Amino acid sequence: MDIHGFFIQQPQPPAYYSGNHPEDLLIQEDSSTPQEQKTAAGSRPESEESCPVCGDKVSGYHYGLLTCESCKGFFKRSVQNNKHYTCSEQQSCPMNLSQRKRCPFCRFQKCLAVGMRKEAVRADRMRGGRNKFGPLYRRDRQMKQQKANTDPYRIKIDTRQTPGPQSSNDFHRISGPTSNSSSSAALHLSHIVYPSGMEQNCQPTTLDCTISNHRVLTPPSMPFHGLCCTIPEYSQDKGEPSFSYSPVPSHYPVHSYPKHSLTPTTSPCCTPSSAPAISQAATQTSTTPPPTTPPRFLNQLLEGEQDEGQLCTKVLASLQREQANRGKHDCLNTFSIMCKIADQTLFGLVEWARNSNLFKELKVDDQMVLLQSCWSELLVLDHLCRQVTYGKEGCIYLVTGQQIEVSTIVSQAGTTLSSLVSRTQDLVFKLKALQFDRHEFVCLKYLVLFNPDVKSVQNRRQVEQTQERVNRALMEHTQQSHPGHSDKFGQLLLRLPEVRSISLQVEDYLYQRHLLGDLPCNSLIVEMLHGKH
DNA sequence: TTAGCCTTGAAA
DNA sequence: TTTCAAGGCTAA
Repeated sequence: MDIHGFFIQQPQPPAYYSGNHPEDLLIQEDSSTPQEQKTAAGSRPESEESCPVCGDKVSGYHYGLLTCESCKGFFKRSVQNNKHYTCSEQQSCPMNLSQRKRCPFCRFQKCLAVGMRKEAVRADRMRGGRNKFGPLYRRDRQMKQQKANTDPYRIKIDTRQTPGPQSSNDFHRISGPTSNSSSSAALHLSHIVYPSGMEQNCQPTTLDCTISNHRVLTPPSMPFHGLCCTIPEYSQDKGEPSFSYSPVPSHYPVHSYPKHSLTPTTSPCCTPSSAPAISQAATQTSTTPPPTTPPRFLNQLLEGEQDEGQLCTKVLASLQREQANRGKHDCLNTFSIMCKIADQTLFGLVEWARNSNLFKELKVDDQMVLLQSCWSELLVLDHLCRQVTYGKEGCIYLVTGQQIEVSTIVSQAGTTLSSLVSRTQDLVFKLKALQFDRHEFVCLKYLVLFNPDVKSVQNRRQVEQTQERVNRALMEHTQQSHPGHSDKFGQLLLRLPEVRSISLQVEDYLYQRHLLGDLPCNSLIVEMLHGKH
């Protein structure tokens, strides 16, 4: 798949892109009900399933996945009429058959979170025909059939390169409705993809555990509590720490967040729409002046931001689907997992850009060259923002919600990777000191994206004007939000060369690994690397 | 505004 | 020709 194809074929995602694929639901569904086993093996699978949004009976595939008729209609109305709902509660209203009408905001957020696709609502309102998801729906059915014919309870997620004691062949036993997950280390996959806490009140499940003498940090209320990453051994061949998922017994001691100024009040995956929570958390510091009303333009930029929870869900689903496709004796290694995560993040960033109204105004050719030019910078910025917002000191916070200790990585990784991690952590430290917030992060992303200096940009003036507009917005925001810190704007801009430098090093590193055959061949990152080399 | 049923029409 | 996922209609 090339980037051009991504543009032309949009919104149909590539086959391996996890973004709200119907296949994602395979993981989300309660695969253990006798009903489904019966129906999946025989009649139409959707006839007995429940809507992932409200639990009502599904009526078929709608906008990307199996939903009920009412959620189909609700989603259609919301998208067609460009509705903007607000939640009068905490944006975590329960969503079920009886309460789905109470809060359209949370209902719509849940629609998006489970994978309903706005793109499937036709802008031209044309009736009839099949949509572009047809093949995916068909594959979804096939996979359901396949799943029903094989053991529907097991999925292997162990990813380490070298077999370790006990866990090298760990399976995540997917519990049936009546099984006790805590006592049997069982993990319900629906909790991985969509946290049950979103359906009820969001009660954080705090976890902290140590496995095989290696620190494992899992923040509270992740959607995959029960999964955590371990760094139990060192992959000698590649100079990288190995990484695996393991079930976490529920009786491990509680791990709590430090009182860090940017620690979110709720985890990203716990809130149906995490963006406001992130934004709020990122600005709620003890030294932050009273919040000012950000200008409308800046808010518009912020509106297009990706939902961290959704991204997390997509990445996890993608990893699991990848592993499921590989079978139990062919596990993803650490580097491949990281590449997959980066690849999914990159897809998210491309989607973010493409959905941006400012970006849409550009010609497709210009869009492509701009993205081709800055993709790695966007990835680095995205990583930085995640660290500033959620990261604990001394840890790297992955989009999957897991944390890895920097010291472990640096001590086990090769020179280049260690250097990259160290440089990035230095930058995180500087940005935290600057009280970097989400508005500023969005602005920096736009400044990087709208780079008029990129060769072969046709409408350079337009790119330049947008960059200047964002630049002004950033300056005004920093002046308003930090009136006592007159140089914050300049300080932020000064970080961009370092971002650029890190991103180039990332590209070089990835390209070297690609030449060694380490990168998954069917990835957007590889396409981007080829575009530059 | 919701949600169930109807109509449509491209793909299989 | 059949299927089925779109959009439309309308009673509640």
